Amino acid sequence: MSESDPILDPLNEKQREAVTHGEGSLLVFAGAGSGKTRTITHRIAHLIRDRGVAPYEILGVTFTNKAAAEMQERARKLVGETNIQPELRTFHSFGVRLLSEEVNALKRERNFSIYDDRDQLAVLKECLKQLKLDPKQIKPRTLAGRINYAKDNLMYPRQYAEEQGKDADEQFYTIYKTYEKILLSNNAFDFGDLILRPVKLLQENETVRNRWQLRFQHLLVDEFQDTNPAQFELAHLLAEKHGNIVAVGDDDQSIYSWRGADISNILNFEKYFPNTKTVRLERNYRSTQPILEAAHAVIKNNSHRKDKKLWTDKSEGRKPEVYAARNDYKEAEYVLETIRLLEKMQGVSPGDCAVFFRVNAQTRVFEEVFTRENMPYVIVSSVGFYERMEIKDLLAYLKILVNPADDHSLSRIINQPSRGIGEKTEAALMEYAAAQEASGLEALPLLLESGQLTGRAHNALSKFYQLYNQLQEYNDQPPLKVIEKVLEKSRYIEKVVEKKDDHTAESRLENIEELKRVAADFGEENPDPPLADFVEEITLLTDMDTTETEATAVNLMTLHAAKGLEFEVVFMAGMEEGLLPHRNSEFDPERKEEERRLCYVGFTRAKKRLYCSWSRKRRLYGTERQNHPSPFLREAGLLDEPSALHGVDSGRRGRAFNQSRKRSKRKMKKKSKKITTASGKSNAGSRAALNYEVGEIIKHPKFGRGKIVAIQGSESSPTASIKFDAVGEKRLALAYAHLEKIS
DNA sequence: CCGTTCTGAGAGGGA
DNA sequence: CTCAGAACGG
Repeated sequence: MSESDPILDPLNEKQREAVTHGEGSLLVFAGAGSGKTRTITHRIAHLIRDRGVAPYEILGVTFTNKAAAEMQERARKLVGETNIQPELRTFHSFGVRLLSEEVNALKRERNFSIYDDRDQLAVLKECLKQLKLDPKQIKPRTLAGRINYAKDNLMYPRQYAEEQGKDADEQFYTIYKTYEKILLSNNAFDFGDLILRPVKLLQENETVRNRWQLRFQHLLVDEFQDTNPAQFELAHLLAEKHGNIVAVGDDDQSIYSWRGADISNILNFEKYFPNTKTVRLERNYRSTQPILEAAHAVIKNNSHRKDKKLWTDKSEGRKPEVYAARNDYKEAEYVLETIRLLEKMQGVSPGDCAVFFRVNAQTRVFEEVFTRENMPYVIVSSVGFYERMEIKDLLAYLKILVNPADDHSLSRIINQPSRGIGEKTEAALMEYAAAQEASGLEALPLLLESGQLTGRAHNALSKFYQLYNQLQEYNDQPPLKVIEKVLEKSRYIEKVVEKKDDHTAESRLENIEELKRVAADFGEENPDPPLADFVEEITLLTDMDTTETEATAVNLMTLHAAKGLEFEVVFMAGMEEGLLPHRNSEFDPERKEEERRLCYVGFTRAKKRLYCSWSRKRRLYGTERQNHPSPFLREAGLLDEPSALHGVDSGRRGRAFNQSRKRSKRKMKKKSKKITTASGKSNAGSRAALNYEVGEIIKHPKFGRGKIVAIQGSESSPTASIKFDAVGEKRLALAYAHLEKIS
């Protein structure tokens, strides 16, 4: 072996043990900051270089595209440039790949659409409509939860019905079946399908199973603690023949049970894969000793965990601080002031700091305070980029170009931007399509020819059909080009700009630009990029992939979003009983353990300093409530000292912040209300309604007698607020309200 | 058909 | 308190 080996030398003893493991199953408990990614990538490099494994025989599976890309990148550096790289994918993208290659064995066309959870909700609403059920009594959200649960646990409708037994679930069974039928007719899969279907296929079809079991001789699964039963089974099936599976994860960081993740997948791994070798990476390269101590003091209270303890040789460092704020504003001000202080005294940049929350709602106060005090911040992963209305609209356009059977995407944009195709017209089209057993787009020209339409509907639909045909011509162009054509031909941008309600139009345009940029990047990376691939990639992108932390601004994020990241300075905000642990987990010991893991994840993100804060009072859900400190603070050994030192709002702290706190400066929603009185009207001639004055008594055909209390609106369409004797105050457009003067 | 106002439910995390 | 969907006016 050469003197300096880039693959094996940088590893510690335990890491090397994992990396050089031979055949058979291996379980790696990789604690926070223990060099997990390094271990995985070096193992891949080692397999290729030293064990004669071909890159294409290696499959690595992760949860986010970002993690997959990072591994790809790092592995490439170690192995050197080769034409063939190992397959490093997310679970979902692997599922898509398998499904597209095996599409012949499925009831789908190759160009299937992928529905995310919002699409799923829309489909479920459609189900309820078809079955004539009331969405108020049966909530689509609940249904989505049950369907996802069923799919995560590998159950089709029938199996779910059997599993649950009882006739009580008859209704759900029917809905689930209908839902599946709609997906089928739209040539679409939902997220759950992307795992469930490959598993079923591998289980039921021997040829397919053999093919995939032979193809990948080595399987590595990252974040194994986050796998759900279906994902576990997928990994199990792929590794069944050769048994070469490496599962990497940390049970202490399992925080996705609500999404179906099953911590017992990692805890019981050895049961499913006999003769598993287990390696624990406990050496931490990230945090100081006092931080690790606090973290361990918390996590050791969990009963369902593998015993392990992180250690470091960085023995120096400060004990984490606790601050009890009088209210949530004081809490934000404390964080802000601490950051300012660190900046001044220690040269810490705001970008090195992160504030973690349990719930998104907490960010609001911080935004308000940070904005007021000019502290730069970014919210990491708030509302998903790809969930934005305009992005979903544009994607829907692309989806119908790729997959004309996609009625759901069609219905999303058939009148977006509005082009005179209303509910009725759309319903007529879909009915006609159903009668023809065709998709909406297939039925569209037939309906136009059938002569069944009224002039207006015919006109609107035929215009849309023209649009669709025009766009279809660009189908094989690069995605960026297609998007530009969609925007141009549909006049989407104009419509966005037209309704210039405050700043939303601006941010929409930005989002559209962002999507175009993504499309441009995609085009550069893929020389001849099929539109379908672009659509697939975007659909499978996650928030974690699109949002970046910021080097120059304080990073605000939820604890869930924090996993996998690290910061010099970490603030844990809202360390209160009821918030962390969240009150929904109060009565469930398992879920309470997960809250503890969340706390642990937060603590272990900190490299140098950790600050915890809580608020005695907090306005949440509209009401102000009193709080107690989180029990985790006590467990961490951070509450022991006399409260005089830590617990009291010293008053000195908030010096600069004592000015009156204005909550109202959010969104200036007021559209400058011009009070225009009737006397000011000169062009009133054409409009009979305009010569009214405030104070006049009038009569309305429906509401009866009323008094005009204000007149507002633009000159061309004035409106009046009228206080009616019978129905109270209403606002009516003077041009249309059939008012009669009676005074 | 479209836009605004009103109402009622929901507020945990996110691929 | 806030947002989504319903209801309603024009």
